[in-house]
Amino acid sequence: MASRRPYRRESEERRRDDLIAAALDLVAEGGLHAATVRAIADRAGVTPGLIRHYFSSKEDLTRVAYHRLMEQMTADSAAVLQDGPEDATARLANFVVASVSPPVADPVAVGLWAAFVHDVRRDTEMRHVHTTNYLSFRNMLQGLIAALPRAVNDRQLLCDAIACNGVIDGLWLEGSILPEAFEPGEIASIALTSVGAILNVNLVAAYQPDRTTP
Amino acid sequence: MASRRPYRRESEERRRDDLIAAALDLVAEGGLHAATVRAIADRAGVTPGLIRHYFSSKEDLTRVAYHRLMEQMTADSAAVLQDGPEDATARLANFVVASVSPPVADPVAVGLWAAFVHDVRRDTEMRHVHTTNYLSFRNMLQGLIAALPRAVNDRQLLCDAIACNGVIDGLWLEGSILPEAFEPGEIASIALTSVGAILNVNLVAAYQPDRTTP
DNA sequence: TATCTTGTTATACGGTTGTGTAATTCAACG
DNA sequence: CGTTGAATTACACAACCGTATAACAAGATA
Repeated sequence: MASRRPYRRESEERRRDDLIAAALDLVAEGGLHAATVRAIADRAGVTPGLIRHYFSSKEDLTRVAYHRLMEQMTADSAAVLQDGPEDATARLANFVVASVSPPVADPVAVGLWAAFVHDVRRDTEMRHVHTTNYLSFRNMLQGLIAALPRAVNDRQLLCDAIACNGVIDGLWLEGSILPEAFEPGEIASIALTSVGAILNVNLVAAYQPDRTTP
Repeated sequence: MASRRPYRRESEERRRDDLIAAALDLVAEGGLHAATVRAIADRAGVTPGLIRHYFSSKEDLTRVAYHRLMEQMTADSAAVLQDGPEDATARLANFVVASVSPPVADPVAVGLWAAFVHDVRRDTEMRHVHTTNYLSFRNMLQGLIAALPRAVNDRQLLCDAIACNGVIDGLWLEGSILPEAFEPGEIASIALTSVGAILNVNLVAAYQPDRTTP
């Protein structure tokens, strides 16, 4: 006699998006083990069975969710380059600061990212996603460095990109995991100084805070 | 009629050590979800019930295991400073290289470390362990930097330590997760160059490879 | 309004999880 | 050598996991 739960039919894209978002939400809140099939479905407002209708397995959903997360993080970084200054040094400075500031640097984002590290090492497909996004970010950085008014060969340029990427990643990590251990703006300031020192360029002076939101 | 499994009584310390080691082993191999009570006990050569005899809960064991892991990683870093050269610049150079080389930099170690990041954010006690070890490492680094023959104030010294720590952590991370993306020694070389650039010291020239194992 | 497709729910199943409790057997002690 | 205490095993239990399958109903089509 009990009537079935009423529902609405949604587009495949919408449902997949909702399920992926719900999965990432739960991983961010409670770690990988909190993102169970039932919890994900509940968060997305559907019943558990629907997950297997849109994803061949939970592992499939996990992979897709990781893909989505990495896309988002790379897009957040790239967004800074839109509507920025034209001066090459200023562009690099803004990019560096953005990479170690919210929303890119964020405790939740780091927790989310870390949750997948082990799977990245194990799963070929996930490792491919990771490599692609890592190189994408580094190439963005390398492009900005190459545009600087200084003369270096290709070999040196690559080393510079790796080194600067290292500083950024390290500060991103520490600032996100232990935000209370640093004063506001301290990480950004240190990032500018050290990347500038590696490239022998004054990034502190070139940095132009965002003026698009007055 | 079935006889019970024979066993030997061991000291509390030995049993706790075995269980912790087994737990870390399993997390390294298969992620946090692989370290179940039964799997840990099996790996340690005991039955599952024994875990609850030495640890009040599985969460308790997890915390202790994380503590042990961090102690080990810090100890590995500090070990480099034993039996090293006396010259301050050379000591720093050796420390930097060791921090981004095996066994400190290692895919398994990173996977292990990442598995606990989420819990660190959530659990107060684990966050305390993390903070302690992070500051311990950074202070070691700061001590090495302070010994360099150059004049800087305390404020600058702290910033230098944070920055250098950032480079090291970032390169440690990338070199460990994507070891095949770099040539042998490339990460170490870049680490020396960039830390040297930040501190305005020639670390490449000062680096003295270990001569204790000819 | 009647029909059909399929998105969605409902339910069942075997396996696994962490935990609680009682039964054993080891090893030290008198 | 018998006794005793506790380290260890054995077992039970409820909750939860991911998956499979069948029944239903929503909404487009005619």
